[in-house]
Amino acid sequence: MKTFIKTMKALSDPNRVKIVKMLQHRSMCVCEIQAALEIAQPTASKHLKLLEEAGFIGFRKEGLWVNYYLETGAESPYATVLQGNLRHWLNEDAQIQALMEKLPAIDRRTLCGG
Amino acid sequence: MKTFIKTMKALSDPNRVKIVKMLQHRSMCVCEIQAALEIAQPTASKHLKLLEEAGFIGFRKEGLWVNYYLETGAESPYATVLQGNLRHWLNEDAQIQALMEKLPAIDRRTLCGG
DNA sequence: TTTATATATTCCTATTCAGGAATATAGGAG
DNA sequence: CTCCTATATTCCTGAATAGGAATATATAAA
Repeated sequence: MKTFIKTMKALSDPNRVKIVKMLQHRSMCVCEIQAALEIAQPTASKHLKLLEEAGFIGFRKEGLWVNYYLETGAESPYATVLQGNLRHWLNEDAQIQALMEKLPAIDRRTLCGG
Repeated sequence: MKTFIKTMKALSDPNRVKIVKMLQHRSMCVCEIQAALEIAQPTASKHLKLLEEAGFIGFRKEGLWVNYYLETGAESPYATVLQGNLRHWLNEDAQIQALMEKLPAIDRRTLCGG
């Protein structure tokens, strides 16, 4: 039950849903996610931590950057199923579409270590 | 997005998850749900309202009783899919199993208008 | 070492939310 | 009508949560 609730809560925030949708397209570092969502850096970090604890995402450190990616393995059965649903859910949503349109312009080299 | 978030939040509380699981077995009135979850009557009413607004459940008034039932139609596509998942999710959960075991003894005639 | 930078953590604030007591509403029974 | 009962709503309290500023940590460069 606890795991299930944690999974549901992870997807109970629009910014976290957006992060999952973005990571379904490509891996991103924190500063890219921060820029895409137009939120403060600590806010981005905390959302990412929550998603990671719920089994949705993982990360790899690459120098100063921390690259977050979609967790594909069966870390959490609930997360796995919901990720599958999110592949087709919300694709028509205005916020998601606007986000996806500006995603190509989001590049860590422009944002941080340019 | 708003609809999706509402759906996720509806399942972000253990008592609401339990209500959905119970209603998957049979329809219940408020006093039965209150007794099964051992919560106050206003608490039960508020959980039911949230689940109803998220499209998970519906209700029919039958005299003084209000009978809540699982919404089977496509009220909400998200709710429909999650209800399907919940058919097999959490069946091994200790809390859910304990709840299901005491469910047969919960009867509105014993609880209210006996 | 010192400096710079990307990220994580701490701390605080405002909002949300679960819980229940008290109250209001609705629909019988008499 | 009055009384009773099942449910809904209001009101309040305490806990959880999203947000960001300030700070700490970690890693690279000089």
